[in-house]
Amino acid sequence: RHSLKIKISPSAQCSHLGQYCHQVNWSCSSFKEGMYLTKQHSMAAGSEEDPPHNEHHQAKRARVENIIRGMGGSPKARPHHEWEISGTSVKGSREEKWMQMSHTLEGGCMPRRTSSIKDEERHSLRQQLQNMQRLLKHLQERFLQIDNLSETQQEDGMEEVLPNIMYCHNTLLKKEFLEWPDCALRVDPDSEFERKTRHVRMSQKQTVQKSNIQIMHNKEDQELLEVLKHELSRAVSRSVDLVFKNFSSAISNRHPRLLAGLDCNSELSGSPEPSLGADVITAQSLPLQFKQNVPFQNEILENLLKYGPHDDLRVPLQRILPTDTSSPQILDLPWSSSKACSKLSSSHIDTEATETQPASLGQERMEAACFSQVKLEHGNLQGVVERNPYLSLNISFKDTEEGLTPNHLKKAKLMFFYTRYPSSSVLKSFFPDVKFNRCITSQLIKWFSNFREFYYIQMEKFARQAILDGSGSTRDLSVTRDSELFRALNTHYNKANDFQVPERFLEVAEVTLKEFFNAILQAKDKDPSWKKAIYKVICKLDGDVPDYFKSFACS
DNA sequence: TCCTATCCTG
DNA sequence: CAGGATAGGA
Repeated sequence: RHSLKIKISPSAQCSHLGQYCHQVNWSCSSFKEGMYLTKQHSMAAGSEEDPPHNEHHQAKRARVENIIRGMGGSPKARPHHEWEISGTSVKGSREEKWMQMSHTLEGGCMPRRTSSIKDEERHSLRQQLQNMQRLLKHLQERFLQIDNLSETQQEDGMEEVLPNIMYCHNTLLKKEFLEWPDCALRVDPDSEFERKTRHVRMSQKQTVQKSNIQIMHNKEDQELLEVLKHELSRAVSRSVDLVFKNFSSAISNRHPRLLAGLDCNSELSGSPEPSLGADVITAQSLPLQFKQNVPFQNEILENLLKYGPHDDLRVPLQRILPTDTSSPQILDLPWSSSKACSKLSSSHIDTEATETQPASLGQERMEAACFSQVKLEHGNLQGVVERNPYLSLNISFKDTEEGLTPNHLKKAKLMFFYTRYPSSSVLKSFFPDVKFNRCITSQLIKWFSNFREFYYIQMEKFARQAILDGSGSTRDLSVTRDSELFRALNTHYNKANDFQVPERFLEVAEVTLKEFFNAILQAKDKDPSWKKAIYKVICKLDGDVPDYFKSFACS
């Protein structure tokens, strides 16, 4: 199809709002939603009678395409994010995918959801689509306006006569958007906008240049370019505001607890100054006054990364949590580019897992659930950044946590199910949000020492009990999830019982019990250091701690 | 001397 | 679980 294509490439420098657009794919998606609808609309209206385009016409069109493409600058930076607003011969498959996704989001294939949820989701999505449609229409009208003016006031310049168009509530955003990754907008070739644009192009006398980085020679082209830039900036910032608004509504309605900690998060940031500049997002238009603090905003960010653009937080857990422990971070979320598999906020777990389906949770989900108390903070945010190469935040993070928290302790206890003797390097790598120093390291080591102590005391106790009970052989001994011994251990290390203890731990526990049993039976306990031999055996049974423990930052 | 582990105590 | 004492290895 013949269409006007606008390509925009990314920038290293991000404005704050721009970062959100970068990071939070919903903004792109929302934009797509609007464009997609518009495209559908225009196709329905005009696909039957596409006028034949002669060579001259096509050449003109190609030129403008190149001009617009030239706005983007370096093509190097493109390949990662290819936004396709609508399909073309090149991106046809993407359009299909997008259409399928739209269809899905429209409510077609969500067997797990209730009809009311679907309706709500559908309604929300439709609202966004309609808003985007309006935005596009508005955009096109602007172009027409400009075009008309350009015919009469070419010498005056656009900025004087169209101050409104030049308006952008966030100049950084404007810059950011202009340098966004590939963003292809397709406009109906038969629209008035397109006809007018064609008219502008026809007034050009310069030859077509095929380079993507084409220098503007013609004033009209430059004007058109400027107008496109500013209008696109506005459209995107409005779409961002819109989606943010929807999202904030969703959060405040469904997850009031998530918002409850806003003020204390401000305290946590340790600075009266918002880490994101004042030009981030003006909360006017928003039902919720966003506090401009990193933790909360990035909680939103992370939620968005996890849940997608349709502001529905009630995504079934299996879509969030790793299904493959070996690569828990690679998730096939419906909107593809999200790679976030991060800690879970308490709201999600509480509503999705522990309350609604506690018995049916698989191991991985339970493992994730164990971190239900985790709140997104500085350390976690860094994790988010690391997991998402698109995020090049210039937010100044506060340093990592100064001390160990109860959640760190909880995490350490769970790690004990895998390793009884973690090296300090393991500890460092599994507590990336902890600022290690001598004291902290010692404390962590002490924790594991205490864990071992309890573990071995239990083992000795149950081994002696077994002997007293008349067990004559280790064949009578076993450790299962029903064992009293296991229950004692589980209560100690996994008090909330929201973690599926790995089978391997049961095996190690059984070996340990048998070691104690045999040693006592053989009266080795008369030697003051009789346990050392057992420790030596047990320390060799350490396993690797799953990598996803690294991902779950504690605070 | 430093670090780590264990034991003991509260 | 933390603090102190103690022991052993580097």
